[in-house]
Amino acid sequence: MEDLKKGPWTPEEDSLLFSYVSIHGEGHWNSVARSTGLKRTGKSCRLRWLNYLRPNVRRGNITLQEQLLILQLHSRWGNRWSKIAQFLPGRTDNEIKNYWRTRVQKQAKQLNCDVNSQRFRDAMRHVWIPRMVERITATSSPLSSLPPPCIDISTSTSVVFETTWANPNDNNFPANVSASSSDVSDLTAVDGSGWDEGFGSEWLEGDGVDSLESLWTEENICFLRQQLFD
DNA sequence: AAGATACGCAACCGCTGCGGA
DNA sequence: CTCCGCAGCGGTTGCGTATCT
Repeated sequence: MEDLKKGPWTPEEDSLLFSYVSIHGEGHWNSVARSTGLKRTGKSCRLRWLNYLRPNVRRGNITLQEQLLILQLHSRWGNRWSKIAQFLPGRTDNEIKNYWRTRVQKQAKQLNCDVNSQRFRDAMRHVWIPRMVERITATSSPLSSLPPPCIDISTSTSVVFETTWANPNDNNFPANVSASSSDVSDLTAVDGSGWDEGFGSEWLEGDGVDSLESLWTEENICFLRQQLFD
């Protein structure tokens, strides 16, 4: 209670937390704090583990494919970051949230749009995303970079974006999404195959495409601005 | 070179939902 | 049924660093 430490974690604290979780597994975060002698709240331990210490966690260099997927999933679910993160292996909800706030919202501001406005959403849906898909297909090898079936790029504008812009509470979620709306199983391909079947996370790792500049180039912004205000 | 400003990320805070007593 | 503690989520803040003037 008293004497709680806040702020950045030290390597010693990381080491204590890592050893404990490696041995005992995740969960029971308040016990972790007590047992290790860390003067941190259970919440803080959990967050540090999930966002930094957890094996396979990936930070920085969000690939073009990942950016595209974030846009698509956000269009479907809104600010449900943890849900979106489930589809980006190794990425945390915190990182995706930061990406959205620092990149996407910034660009919306440049376009004098509210990121939640219909105008921005429509531009994203009809102009920006198809354009990005086009770029990805143009720069990727045909097989290795196919996205998961649920966002089949060949039909992405019709499959993913035919639906209304995401209200997470809207029951009329995309037709290619199964009725259950609680989990990763949500995103099920039309043919019944799931995320893990046939398409692994390698799609997200981008074979060479991640060396491309970010989605948010001046060129794209100009293009979008033209489309928006035509 | 130095101060100001903008940016990106890590961490904190408050709220909600859930399960057990 | 209600209370309590915990885990998880999303919004927000604060700090270190990069860039600009």
